[in-house]
Order: sequence, then structure tokens, then C-alpha cells
Amino acid sequence: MSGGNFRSVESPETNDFSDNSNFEFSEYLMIGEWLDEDPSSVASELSVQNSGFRANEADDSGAGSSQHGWSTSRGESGSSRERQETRERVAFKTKSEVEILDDGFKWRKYGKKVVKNSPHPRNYYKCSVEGCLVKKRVERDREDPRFVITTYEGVHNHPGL
DNA sequence: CGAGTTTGACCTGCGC
DNA sequence: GCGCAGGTCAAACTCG
Repeated sequence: MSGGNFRSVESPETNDFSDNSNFEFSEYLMIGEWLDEDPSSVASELSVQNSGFRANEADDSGAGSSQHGWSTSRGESGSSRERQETRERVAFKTKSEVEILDDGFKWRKYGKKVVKNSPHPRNYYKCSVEGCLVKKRVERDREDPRFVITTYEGVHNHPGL
């Protein structure tokens, strides 16, 4: 690996998810491949975090075995380093028929965009809770439309349901 | 009637 | 400097 910085960031307190054990540990896959077109930024930092998701109806085939966690702190050239350190990004690859995953929070959709990497549109969500600036990006997997890639940006400053 | 969704337009950053 | 792609906003619309 380039960086070789496999930092097992096991900071459960960083993610509010662990604080709220309201989740069901269903099958979830944390994507280890950010973008196959950008492998450089991929193996930057990998972290295994335990967060569960409850797909509404995504528990038909138990194919989830690989658990890859990673989190990039957007610390690239060191120039634009601390823009907003609270902007933690965590991406999940969940097998789900639907894109609406009940993760215990209330989300409000604020945008949709067709991206080049994927033939499927990407949806943008914000946490509906006042004061909570957490954002979520949901898009279908490019090669496996049955998988949904969810990217969380930020940390909830409030308990879930 | 209010909250949430939809959709197009607009803004910004990055690469060439 | 220009063009492209991604991300966000806001007005209109829909549903509960």
C-alpha cells in the first residue's frame, strides 16, 4: 500500500451510531473501494467501525460477509486541512432494494443529481433535526444496482429515535 | 396546512 | 480562462 497507514480508527465515540444501539446489525458492507477510478485516495485510511443499518426490506439474501470500514478525513495536500474537522465521512455499501434505510434518524431530501460514475442518480439528504448538519449521500452501486452506497458526512449531535 | 419531495437552475472547485 | 462535474438552493408540487 502506498501510505500503508492502515489506521484502525476505533473511536466509537466519534460516531453517534454506537451511542445509539437502536440499530439492528443487519447485513451491511462498508465499501473499501471508494471509486474504482480513484484508487489513489482509496487505501488512504481504513477504519472498521461498527454501525448497523436496518434496511426496510433488504434482508432477503444474506450475502454480507465482508466488512470493510474506512474513513477519510479529507486531509490531502495539507493545504485545505482543517476546513471543518467535524466533517467525518463514512461510507457504507448496503444491500437493499430501497434507498431509504431506516437508520434511526430523520432525513430530508434536498437534491438529486446524475453523476458520471454511475448511471443511477445520486440523492442528497440532510438531517431534519434542527442544529444537526449531518448530510447523507445515497446512490446505487454502479455494477450492482441491488446495493446502495450511503455516505454519511458529519456526526449527529443528537440522539436518534 | 405543514412537512417533505421534486426538479431545474445556480454556484463552486478542479482539470485541462 | 474555459468547460465539466458535483453539490446546493429554492420554488412548486404532493401527501398526510
